[in-house]
Amino acid sequence: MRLGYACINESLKPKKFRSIRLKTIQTKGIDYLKYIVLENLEFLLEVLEWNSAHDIYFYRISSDIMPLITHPEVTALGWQWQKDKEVIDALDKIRVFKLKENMRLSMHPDQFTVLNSLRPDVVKSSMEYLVYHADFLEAVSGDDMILHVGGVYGDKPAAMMRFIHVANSLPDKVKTYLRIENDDKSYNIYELLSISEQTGLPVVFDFHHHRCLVDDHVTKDLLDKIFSTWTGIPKVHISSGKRHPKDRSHSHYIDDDDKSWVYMLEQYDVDIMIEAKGKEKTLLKLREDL
DNA sequence: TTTCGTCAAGCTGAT
DNA sequence: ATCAGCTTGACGAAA
Repeated sequence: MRLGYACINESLKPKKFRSIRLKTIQTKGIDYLKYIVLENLEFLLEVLEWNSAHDIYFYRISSDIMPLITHPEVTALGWQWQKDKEVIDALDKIRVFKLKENMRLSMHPDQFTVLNSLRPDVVKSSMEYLVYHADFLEAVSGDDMILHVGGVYGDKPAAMMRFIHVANSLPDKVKTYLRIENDDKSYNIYELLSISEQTGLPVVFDFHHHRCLVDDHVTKDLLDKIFSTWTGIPKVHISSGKRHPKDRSHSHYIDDDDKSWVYMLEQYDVDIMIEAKGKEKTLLKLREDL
């Protein structure tokens, strides 16, 4: 069982990943974006090395590691990171280290990735964004990317049908990495299992989202069903509410009551992503508490 | 060096 | 109508 955290490493501050504004790329040129990307990849390796030194073998890479990389005005500049020797070399170093350490590397495309949006332009850019994630994961030998279903617009059955249709039409290289997750407002775990049946996409179970939206008892039968959607090692998300258990806003740490989830999972071969404001510090504390 | 308005992007639900 | 929240505050111009 690997415990993981997402994106930000507080211990390495003030060093951090960099982003960039569109205007800056236009002012300073595409080479400046490339410079930021290379810096970020170098720092990613540093984060992974820090993780390994602290026995952490599961990590979510920020989608912003290559900021604005699929923006039309940036792609129009003609730079293809997939074919850039220096970028390939940097990615390759990460891949070699990742494989040597047997790490799990994930990504989580942002909230504006809506495959079943009613706006065709949103669907198109979402698909392009997923291709970027798949290319990146392929380059570093990453494991998966997680997406919410979204796009309800007051008619969930229709939204689910649209999602299934678009998901099934995705390029194979995207499908290889794509996983779907239950959320805290719209799609519960049972709906996710139904979508999984019709798309073949594995389901990531988020315990906190489940509590916010459904709040029934999580049975062994349910976990078995969820994990059977996977061919590889499944993954779940845990987090605690900030002000009360059902608070959708994430707490800094994992509440004592919620540690029971980890014990519940002991009998499975499963990785746990901790979504807490305290990041890697929350992970280290949780591991100590357990 | 610090402050603070702003940053590509969608959608939902609370206020 | 506005805005927090979500995978995540950081960028960068101006003081």
